[in-house]
Amino acid sequence: MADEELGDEVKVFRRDEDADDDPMISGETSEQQLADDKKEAVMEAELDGVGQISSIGELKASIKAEPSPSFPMMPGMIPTTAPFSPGYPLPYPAIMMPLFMPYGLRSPNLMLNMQALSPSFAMLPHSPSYLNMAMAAAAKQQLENQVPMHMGPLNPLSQMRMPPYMPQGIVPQNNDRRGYGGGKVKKEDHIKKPLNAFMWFMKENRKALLEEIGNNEKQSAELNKELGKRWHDLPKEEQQKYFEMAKKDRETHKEKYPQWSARENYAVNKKKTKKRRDKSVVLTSENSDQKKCRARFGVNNTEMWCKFCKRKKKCEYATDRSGSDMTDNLDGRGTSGACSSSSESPSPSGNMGLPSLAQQQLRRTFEMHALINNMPLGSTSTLVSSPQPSSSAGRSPQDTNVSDSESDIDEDEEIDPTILHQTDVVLREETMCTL
DNA sequence: TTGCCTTTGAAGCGT
DNA sequence: ACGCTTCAAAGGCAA
Repeated sequence: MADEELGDEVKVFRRDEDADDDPMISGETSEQQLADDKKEAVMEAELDGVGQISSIGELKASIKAEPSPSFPMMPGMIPTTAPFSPGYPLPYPAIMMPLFMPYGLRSPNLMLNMQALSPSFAMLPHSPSYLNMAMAAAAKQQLENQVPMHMGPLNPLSQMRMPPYMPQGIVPQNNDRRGYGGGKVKKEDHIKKPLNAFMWFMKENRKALLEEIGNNEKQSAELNKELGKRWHDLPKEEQQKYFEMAKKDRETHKEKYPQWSARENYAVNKKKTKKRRDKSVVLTSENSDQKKCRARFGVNNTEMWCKFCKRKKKCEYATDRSGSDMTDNLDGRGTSGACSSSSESPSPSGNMGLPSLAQQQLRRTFEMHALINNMPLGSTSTLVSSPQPSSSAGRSPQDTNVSDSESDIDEDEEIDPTILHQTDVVLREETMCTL
């Protein structure tokens, strides 16, 4: 039986690779082939969606509500809990799923739906159950040898590595072969990070908190805020319990996927990341605009504009002061919150030649003084940093110029005590936030 | 359909 | 070593 199925398996792979081009394949007109094609067509129709075939749609709707009890749950198909999770169901059957399963098939929901959709599905060569049986030996071998998920099983006949199984009926219609050879990888299709202690805490307490609050309409984000507070209030011993859960999860995760790195998931939410960065860029740009004399003093107060703005040139303030967030604090419109730890805030640590907090405050004092007295920032403009790269982690080498130019401060310049007091209020707030 | 929000912690990466 | 960024869960909401 096993040999027969595995032979079939090889045929499926071959057809997937070059079904249309291979004359040997296209020349096959055996009855078995026709029967297989029919099965594939049926399954494709079932998978392709509800609206296309009404009976299938109705079937899907009815079965979704109550999965077919007659469908035999094959051993190793969908475990209710994963062995490595400390008593908690995992969102994916990480252990029991054959490692060489295509990403599109690893979703337990998809597999359950596929089974529920059609009882005959389980009997098709493409069915996960069928695959589990047919490729059990290869899966076992792959599990034991820790073959990476993106690699296919070892062909028991040729002893050559096969591509990950990608049956024709499962391939996305847009040729988007997720998880194999590029393409968009769905969130649920990749190996997820093990949960940290707080995540386990949230998982355990979210429902209880919801019931406790008795407000199911409460936004998840707000709920998480509350959970964050409770996490802080949690005794160390209680927290330790979750830290151990997280540790255990990490260890098991590492055992199961020794080659996996968190880096692999970085591209999964690439869009989101890009948007966030774009947002930050936009904010910076907005703030920069606000610092222009036109926006700062108004169109009618051209006498207050810097000489460059008066000549309709690039604003001196906007170009030179982009590294400072002082005005954001002044008008109460922080770039990303007054106490934000974003990259746009000055780093409290004085490493990499950055000015100390006190030095930065002093610099801002001078800037403030010049600003309020409508003084050109000729001397102070050299004190401030270059615009920061919006997306880089850490600081650019340009920032070291800040400390280099500290000596440019005119220490003999007198500062109005009243102005100093005003700035002190601002700086105190900043300091509190920074600390 | 997809990203955002919001939390904390772990991991990766750049300096 | 340090700081920044991303992702993990959750589900309502907005675009």
